[in-house]
Amino acid sequence: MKIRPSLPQGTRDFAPQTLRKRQFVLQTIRGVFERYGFQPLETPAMENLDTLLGKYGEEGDKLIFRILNNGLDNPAKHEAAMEGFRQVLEGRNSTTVTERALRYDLTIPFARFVAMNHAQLNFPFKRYQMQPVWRADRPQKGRYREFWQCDADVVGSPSLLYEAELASIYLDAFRSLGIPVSVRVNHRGLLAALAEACGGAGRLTDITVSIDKLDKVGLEKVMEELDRKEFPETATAKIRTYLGVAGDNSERLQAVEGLLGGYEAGAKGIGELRWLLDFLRRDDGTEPLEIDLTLARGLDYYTGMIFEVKALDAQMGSIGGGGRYDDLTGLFGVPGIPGVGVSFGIDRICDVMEEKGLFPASLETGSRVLFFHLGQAEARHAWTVMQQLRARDTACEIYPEAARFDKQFKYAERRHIPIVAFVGSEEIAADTVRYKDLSTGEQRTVPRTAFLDALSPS
RNA sequence: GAGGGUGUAGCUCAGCUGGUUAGAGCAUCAGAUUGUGGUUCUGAGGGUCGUGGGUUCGAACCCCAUCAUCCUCCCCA
Repeated sequence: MKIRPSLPQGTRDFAPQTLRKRQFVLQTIRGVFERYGFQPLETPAMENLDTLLGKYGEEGDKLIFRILNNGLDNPAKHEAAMEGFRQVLEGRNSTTVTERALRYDLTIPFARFVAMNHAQLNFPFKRYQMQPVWRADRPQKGRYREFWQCDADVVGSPSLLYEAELASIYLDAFRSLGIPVSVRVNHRGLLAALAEACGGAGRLTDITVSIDKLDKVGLEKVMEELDRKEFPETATAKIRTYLGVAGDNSERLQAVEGLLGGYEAGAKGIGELRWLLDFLRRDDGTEPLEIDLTLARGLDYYTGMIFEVKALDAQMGSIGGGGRYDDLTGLFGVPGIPGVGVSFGIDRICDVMEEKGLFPASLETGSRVLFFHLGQAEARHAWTVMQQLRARDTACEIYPEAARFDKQFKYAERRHIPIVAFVGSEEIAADTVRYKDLSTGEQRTVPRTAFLDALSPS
């Protein structure tokens, strides 16, 4: 029987060329995080299931990858295991069967970390984290079961200065990567006030889920959905007005103020949005953020400002999102630590950059020099020169056998190695190296030391 | 969880209303060319047509099942 190796659904291998691109993205973002004074943190791939359950809403729980406990086949534990499986089949959770699960995002593990270490941390604590997360979603375009997030969060301060910093991080990072984006912002307070105005703070989720679809399905479909959810006429009328708000940022805020300014949550939201836009206004008067009143964000724990980043002119969902949460560590028994954070979706960012050809061509280079193999004795001399070059931080390699020249040339070409070097009997005798620039075809023979100088990083 | 598309050589794909021995380009290997490539030419190797059933004189093609993958909805990065 022929074995067919395969990968779990929604996961990928990353070949060298792909990984170079991913690392380029990661390094760029890491650089921005570091410049804003964030410090690195890593947490385990798996968490206790209890740590994750109930943090991402009902749908979220279903998407958590659970890990089967070891030792279930132990005869002494059969009865307990059977009982545990029975509970699982009923849709409940049982630590007898699964007590661990794969990380679903980076925010909750961070909150768990802060709750465990709050006594040792200096607040405000700024951390960044770049690691894979796993979701049992059905894969499709821009959606994977294993993907990387890069998060920057600040906990321990309610200061809006951090909203300004995190928004700037988005702007800086995407400018460095060369991706044109719109960074959208909204405030949960406005949505809460809207729900209140519609007669039910409890129906906040119903409302936000519907209006979030506005730019996708259009106003009428949204209103139909709200009708189906049996909102009263007065409520849908208010929502229609809210969704109809247009104009530039300040015009939108003014209109919303008339609508929801009377509610405490609404007034707070409007005030904070005004402050942030004013704070980040450029010298020429333009504003880098865009207010999007329909922006809702699914994650339940956001309470204040919320962000989302979309690539312009790209068929891709959001490539980043985040917001403020008042009391994330409260879920772990340590109340009173507010926080705010943003997340970058690395895989989607890479997809967009690939699609639009935004990766620098220079990423394709591995070795800078290939030494031709011209025979046993010559190769030994080439080896010596090569080691001297490596000692000077230049990546280089030698062809493994004295193959035909066209093979050695082709190898260099395919690997995007720009220079090939010849150390043959003539060169050995004169202590020189002959080298050729493959892009120009130009070749020259120079003393060995001159060769080393020419190809060392300046 | 619901719905749709696609599975043919290492890769990208042709293959007509079912008809004899399943093709092309790229890649690989060899030669033209025993120390200067990328062009060209010649030749070679490589496929249980995703898998398992069924219909038929005959199936890559039709039917059923199954697996994989891609896409849409839900939700999200």
